[in-house]
Amino acid sequence: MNESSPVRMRDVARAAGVSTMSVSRALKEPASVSREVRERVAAAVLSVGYVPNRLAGSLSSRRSDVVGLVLPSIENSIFAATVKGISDVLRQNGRHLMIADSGYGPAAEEAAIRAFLEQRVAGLILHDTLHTPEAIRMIRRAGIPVVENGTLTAAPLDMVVSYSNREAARAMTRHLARLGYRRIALVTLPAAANQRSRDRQEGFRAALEELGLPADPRLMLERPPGLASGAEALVRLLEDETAAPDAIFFAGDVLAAGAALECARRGWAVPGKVALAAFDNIDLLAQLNPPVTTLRLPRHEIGIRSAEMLLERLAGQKLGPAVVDLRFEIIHRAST
Amino acid sequence: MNESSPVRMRDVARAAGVSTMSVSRALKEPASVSREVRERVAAAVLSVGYVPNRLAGSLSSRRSDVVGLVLPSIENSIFAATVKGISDVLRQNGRHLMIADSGYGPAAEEAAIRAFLEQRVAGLILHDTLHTPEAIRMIRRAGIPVVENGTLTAAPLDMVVSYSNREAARAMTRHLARLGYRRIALVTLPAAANQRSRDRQEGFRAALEELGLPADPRLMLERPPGLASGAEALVRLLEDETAAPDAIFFAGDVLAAGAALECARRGWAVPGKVALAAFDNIDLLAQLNPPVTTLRLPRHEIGIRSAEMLLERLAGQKLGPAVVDLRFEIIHRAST
DNA sequence: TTGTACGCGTTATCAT
DNA sequence: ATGATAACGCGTACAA
Repeated sequence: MNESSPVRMRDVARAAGVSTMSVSRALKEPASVSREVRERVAAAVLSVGYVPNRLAGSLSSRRSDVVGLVLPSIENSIFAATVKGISDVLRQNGRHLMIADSGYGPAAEEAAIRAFLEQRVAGLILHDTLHTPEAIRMIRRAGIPVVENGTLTAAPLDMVVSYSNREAARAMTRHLARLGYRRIALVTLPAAANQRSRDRQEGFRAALEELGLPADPRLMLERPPGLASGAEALVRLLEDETAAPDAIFFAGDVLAAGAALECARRGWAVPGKVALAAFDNIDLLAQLNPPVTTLRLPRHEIGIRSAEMLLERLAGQKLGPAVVDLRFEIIHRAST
Repeated sequence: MNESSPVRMRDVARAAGVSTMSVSRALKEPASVSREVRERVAAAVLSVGYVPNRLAGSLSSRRSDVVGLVLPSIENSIFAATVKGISDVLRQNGRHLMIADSGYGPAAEEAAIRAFLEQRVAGLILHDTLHTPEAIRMIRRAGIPVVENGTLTAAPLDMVVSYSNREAARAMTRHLARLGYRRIALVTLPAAANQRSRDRQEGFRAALEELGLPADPRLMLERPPGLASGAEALVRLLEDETAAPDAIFFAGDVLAAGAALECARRGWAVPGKVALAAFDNIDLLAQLNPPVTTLRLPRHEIGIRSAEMLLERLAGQKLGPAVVDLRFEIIHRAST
């Protein structure tokens, strides 16, 4: 790498025979400058190889074009569609995205949030809705807009864009009951540190109660994410013939796909032996044999709306706390 | 949000009854300051709610703790393991990650690189190995370390950490031949804008030549990513009974899984009717029936080593091999 | 160990 | 339409 002296705006100004302010204006507000200056600055920028220093710019203007995003896990492809939506909207508006993960819980989220605030991001998008008191305090002090994505919380920090995990689980449970299933099992991710799983369990229980179905604790399992995990839950639920469910609702990750593949391996008929339903519309579910009934969640739309709302706030619209429910949809397939 | 006046280091200094330099030192080099000062600063930071301004810090010190990563696509879960590796190493070293995507080709990559350089990132990690001349020029001028990840290129911009796509494709092709297959087909992603696909095609052709097998153009297909795409390629290759392959090597994305699922739907025996091999060790392949032979690529390790090498450079070590080959491994399963 | 003076590269503000 | 000057908030360099 060639270590040469950095090119500053003053170098451009000198080369163009104008002041730094004219350079600044020519770059940011071309209309506020004469054609003459505009052209000479453009030429000078190219000839000296100028790359503006946004650090200095942001420090001076007290504005930033970077948005921070905190995800529970960078690995989980579930978030990919949301990230894509955010990223696209931001790019189209000349903003940039920083991503961190809070895989180790609220404390890690707090660290990520602090790092973003130190970088003076213009706004934050958080997937989780559970935050440490210190994180909340810092965000309020910073006075920047925040969007939460994970679940439709009643008391958002600022804005929420999501769907209701509770209502989605409730709707799918009722759907299964409507199809005639009576012993419905629920498998979720560990709920202890996961509001989304708790919401889904709550929706499931609410539906059972409404339907007058008993809530058998043997039919509610928690499992870590992964295909193998889903297969294991399936076997576990079906091994006790007397208490076996007639339908299993896998409300997390790729658990349902893992169970469907296990059924294929064992030659178990779906839905003959057991019906299967999933929570998220990943491609794989439609390709399985039989294809798996699931929910379509507005993942991409959540990203788009989140970024848009953040941008609206940054543009000066200080409209109060906002809760946007983007809803969901049941995709009925042959597995139920 | 509470819009209050920002807390600066001088406010902390005042509250602690010391100079701003003592605050700065107490925060960055606690050892270089008396216990007395250290404690009073710590207390003052809490009481006034101070969040350091890294923009100002970086501007002044001419150092940054942010690393920029450019991926072809934020959506593609193939990159998740690499991103995770990068992210973890950086976090452990107090650095941060910015991510952008170049989904629209080298021009978009150039835009992403420019944005990162404007933010004065400390270093860059690029997945693609094809860059515009202007991008290369900007990077050289910036004089920052760069790691490329996509394929083991002979002429890296600075450093490469990867495996050889050519050798991996060659090895799998030879593996199939050793198992007795003679009409081996190759399906890749569109190679026009994808160096990795081109490398894989080249490795495939090289293997055929070494093995004395004819290169039948009808047995080389390009398809867009996706499960459905793999299924379609499978059907296309097998529909002409006289020219049908006895093995298909899907060298991209989830194509192989799509084909395997299609075989299951049609009741085609694998490997009886046709053998299937994949390129990447995604979980799904091991769960299919039969499980699919594939390559284990060092995705996570690539992320870790990339970040480590960047950090070494930033620590001043301008030495070390600039080309790191992390190799690959064949995972033989029942599909071949 | 602590403090003072200045500079980092840009933009806001006020002149002209 | 253009320029001079003073911040922006912190770290470097040097002095005490």
